[in-house]
Amino acid sequence: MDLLRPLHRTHVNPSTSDEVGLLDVFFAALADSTRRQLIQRLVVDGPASASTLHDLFALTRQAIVKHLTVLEGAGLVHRQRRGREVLFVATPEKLATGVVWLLDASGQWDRRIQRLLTARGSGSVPAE
Amino acid sequence: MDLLRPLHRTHVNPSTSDEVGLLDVFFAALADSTRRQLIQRLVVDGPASASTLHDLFALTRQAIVKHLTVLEGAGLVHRQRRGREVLFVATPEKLATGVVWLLDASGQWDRRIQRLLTARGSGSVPAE
DNA sequence: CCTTTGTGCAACTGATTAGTTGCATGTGAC
DNA sequence: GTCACATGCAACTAATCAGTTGCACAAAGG
Repeated sequence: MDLLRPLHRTHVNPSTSDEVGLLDVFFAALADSTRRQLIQRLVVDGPASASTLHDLFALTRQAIVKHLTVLEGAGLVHRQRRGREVLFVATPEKLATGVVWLLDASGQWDRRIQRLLTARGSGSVPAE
Repeated sequence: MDLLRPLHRTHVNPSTSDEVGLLDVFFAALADSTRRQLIQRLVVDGPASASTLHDLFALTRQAIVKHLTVLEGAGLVHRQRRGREVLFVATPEKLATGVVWLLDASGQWDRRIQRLLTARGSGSVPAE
């Protein structure tokens, strides 16, 4: 029944049907502890292959690959060949997508926050 | 409600097994377009019953109730009886949980942001 | 060459989920 | 009391997902 109606005036974002799918995959990707750990691992220690990561979790390599593929689908990770192996690289900037939605939905979105998010490199972990 | 616990001594959060489950349900709850719309609806227009909401989405009342129950499980909504009907009330403060994790994982957590998040009421949508 | 190591693909199982339908219970209004 | 409406409970289907196993292929390295 005509789901995306006016839905409000000032605040909540208009959510084009593209964004709907994007947010679905995005949040679904994060709704798993293993995947969240994978992201953190890749952010902190840098790129790694599925085989390498497989040793760190009590899971099959295939399971790890599947998780990484999900993360890739959400844009949180991408592949990069090195010789005969495939390294997975985190793209933590994508996490800002979720921050924006959450803050907006909670009525806390604020130009100051936007400035904070875009100002810093938004990539690597700050030294301290 | 103690959303902002220690939560970030070095950087990547320690994720106690409690938090693991919490984040699982939290992100899973948001990984559905209908549920996100429900939250927005409740935040913007205030409490509503499942029967009322049922008309706005092309779904059965039972389906709506299930979605709201999921949101309730994630702490994003709670029930409140009024006469013979049950109103669902959004608790958007909970959304800060996700913001914290996302910023922390992306290496963007910052005391300034914390101040921004805790400073304002973090509840209802500001009048304008 | 052959062995090793890392990857890719496919099929299978078990569990969970969205959504439905049908019916029962409760409660306010008259 | 009785009617109407709102909620609660349960069972069912279809689809998706996590994780596994088995095997095939590709590329280094001796």
